[in-house]
Amino acid sequence: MSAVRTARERVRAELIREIKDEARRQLATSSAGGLSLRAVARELGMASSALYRYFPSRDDLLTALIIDAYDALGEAVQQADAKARKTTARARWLTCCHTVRDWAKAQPHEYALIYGSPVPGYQAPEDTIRAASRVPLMMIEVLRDEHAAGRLTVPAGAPLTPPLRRQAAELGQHIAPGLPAEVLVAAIMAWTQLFGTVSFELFGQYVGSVDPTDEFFAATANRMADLVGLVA
Amino acid sequence: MSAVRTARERVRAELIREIKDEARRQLATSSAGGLSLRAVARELGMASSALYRYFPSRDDLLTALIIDAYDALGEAVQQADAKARKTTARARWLTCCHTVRDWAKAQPHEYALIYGSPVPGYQAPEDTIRAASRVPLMMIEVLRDEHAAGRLTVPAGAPLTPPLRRQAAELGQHIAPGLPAEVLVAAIMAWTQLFGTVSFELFGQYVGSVDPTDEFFAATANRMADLVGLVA
DNA sequence: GTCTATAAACCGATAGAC
DNA sequence: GTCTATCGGTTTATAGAC
Repeated sequence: MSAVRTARERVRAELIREIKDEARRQLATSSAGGLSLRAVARELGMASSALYRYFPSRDDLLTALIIDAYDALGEAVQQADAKARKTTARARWLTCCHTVRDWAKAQPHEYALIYGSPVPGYQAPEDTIRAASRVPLMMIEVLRDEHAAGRLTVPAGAPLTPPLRRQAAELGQHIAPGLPAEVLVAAIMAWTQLFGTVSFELFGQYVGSVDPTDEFFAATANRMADLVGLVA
Repeated sequence: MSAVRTARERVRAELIREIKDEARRQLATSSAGGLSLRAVARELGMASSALYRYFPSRDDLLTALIIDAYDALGEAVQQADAKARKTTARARWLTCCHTVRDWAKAQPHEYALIYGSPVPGYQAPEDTIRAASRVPLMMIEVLRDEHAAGRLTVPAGAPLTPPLRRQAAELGQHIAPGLPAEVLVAAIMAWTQLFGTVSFELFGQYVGSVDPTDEFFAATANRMADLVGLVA
């Protein structure tokens, strides 16, 4: 029980990393549902049965990949935001948006793993939900900072219906105390639109119409910044 | 070469329908990538080899399912819009949005087939793109009617960048002559947001935050109507 | 057009030797 | 912890009889 990691533990961690790396590589050609422990083992030169020491089942490997992907995206966004921290809130917001898109385009299969169709029969454990919330919480944080500084203009437009206001207020208590319900709702719309746009681009819905997508994406990110009340 | 369909042709069409129906049923448990001709044949009490008379390969069956799904959604939206035709353009717009969501929730697996992650190794033929454009063209039509009647308020907000304006103008020439570029860009954003919201709901991203999603979806649809310049 | 039979793979998961 | 061997399935696709 020493604080120093034993050699055994190190080699185990290393092998877990290799297994996940190879599995990630295979996601490119097989999609989540077709991920095969056996193929991973083959590629690693191991017996398939040996993998079960590291991942009790295929779904456990899948869970690890999903959490890793959410974390990698969250980390990318967080680091980009840290660099942009000294600029304006709007610049931070736009940075988040573009970082999400860039990350997704660089790792399209990992993106599809977490934002694509759910894997049939796979039940996501609680941990994945926590990992998934990292990016939206990041975006909320930008708005909260700005609101606290009194620089956020509460979005205009139609007022919230009472049920939606209640729902938003309750959610806000947990994740963004003090943020007006209007802002929170607008933020969720923007979060949705961000990933909707990235998914449409990656999944081919823009082929033949919004192609290339760079200018359109930039315009969308700007529009969303307006929508959530970040001044230009 | 008679105009009357022979009995042979009728029975063939019927069988094609049965094969697709069974394949659709299986999409619920297997996802597109795992769709199996053999399993379909087994369920239909046929030899797997017999299916090859109707679909030369698994991908051809997949293509048929994808086109059918786009068509079914397009048909649902078109019919709903036809009923709403006598009301306001805004009502027509909201009808389209809610019809898309309702259809998706009623056939989640078919929705995932067309708007989820692409199937690895599957190359969508040209026909699917045509089928896919039915819903967006429908939404554009509502805006074009309203614009032609002089009732559309061109969206405010930041002006388009020159490259985006050029890109939109070129696209508009093909699909919506006469519609201002600002409206077209806003419409594409709204189209994206519509499907982004539906996908987030169906793929589980709102679990634990925007749950239930009805009120939020209605608010999103309204917001989008504002965005594209449809008066309240 | 449908069948049987077959080729040539593949899979997750487990038992038990070392 | 890794191996071999195995269970009990699965698949796409083709050949050839009827």
